[in-house]
Amino acid sequence: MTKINDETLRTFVGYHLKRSFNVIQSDLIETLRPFDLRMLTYSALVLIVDNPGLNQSRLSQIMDIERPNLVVIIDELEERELITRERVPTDRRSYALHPTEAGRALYRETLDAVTQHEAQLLSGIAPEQLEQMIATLKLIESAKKG
Amino acid sequence: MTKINDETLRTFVGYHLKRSFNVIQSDLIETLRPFDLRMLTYSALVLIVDNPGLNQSRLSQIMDIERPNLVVIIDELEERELITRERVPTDRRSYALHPTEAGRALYRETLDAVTQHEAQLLSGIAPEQLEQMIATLKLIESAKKG
DNA sequence: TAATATTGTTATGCATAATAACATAAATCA
DNA sequence: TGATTTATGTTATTATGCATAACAATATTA
Repeated sequence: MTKINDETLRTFVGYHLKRSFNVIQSDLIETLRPFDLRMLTYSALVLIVDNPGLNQSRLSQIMDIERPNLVVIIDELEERELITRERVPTDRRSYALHPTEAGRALYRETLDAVTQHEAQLLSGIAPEQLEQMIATLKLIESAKKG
Repeated sequence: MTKINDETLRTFVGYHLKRSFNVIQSDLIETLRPFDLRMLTYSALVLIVDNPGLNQSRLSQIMDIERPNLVVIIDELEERELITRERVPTDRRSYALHPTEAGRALYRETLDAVTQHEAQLLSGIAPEQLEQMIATLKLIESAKKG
């Protein structure tokens, strides 16, 4: 079993980011599976609980996805009665998104589960080292064009 | 324009990873567009040039994708005459993947372009800081289960 | 008032990723 | 040796993530 050489790809920061993100993503998907949530529906739920009343346009911006792609996500959360779409009197184009009590309950449950699973996955890494990495990741994030 | 609160998601390493990877990915997609390459076809080309003779099974392992998903990628590279599939006398089930001269030429061109674009994107960040981050990313990568 | 912009939506397509099922061939084992 | 199991590449199918065009309803601006 000859070892494959990926040194060329290893010269790219993006390659390391992708591979490590895959590890965390796999873990997260498994963690969310019992709650029947996907990454994006989970993110949306958290943001709606933490920012009750925001509209889909703002939500799609912070989630870095296109508005059309958010529609089905909101549809699903609304169908499951985790959130509500409420007409805004002052702007009848948009909906204010609010969590239901069930939505807030699921938020609490999943937050615990996700937090614990990630802590477990990363338990071998020093917290200060992770903090330092996050600082660098924020710099990369702010390098975005447009 | 009220600022949206994503502090809860910010407690997750995965959230930072995803957002920063998105920035790099966008840049990479644009960089590869003139060469008519996608991330996966590019990765595959690089790995085949650097590991001539490897088979699809090994390649899918290192690329962390399922074998069926690799087939179309290899099909495309072969169709464009960037690589060849060659029967292995000692194991007639598998193909040895080899780059063509055109494949090696494209490899060189794209390597330059990708390297320069990533360097430009990350030019505001100290190289030692990036190195430190990569060390942490490798730790996360090796935390993989299974 | 007329032109322009915003919000949410539908439809569509491409890219990424996972699974089941299969033919061919190799390896194992009994 | 022959029978069973395993490995390789493939097809088909599905789910997910993500981008664009086009549109109706509404709001804003000129």
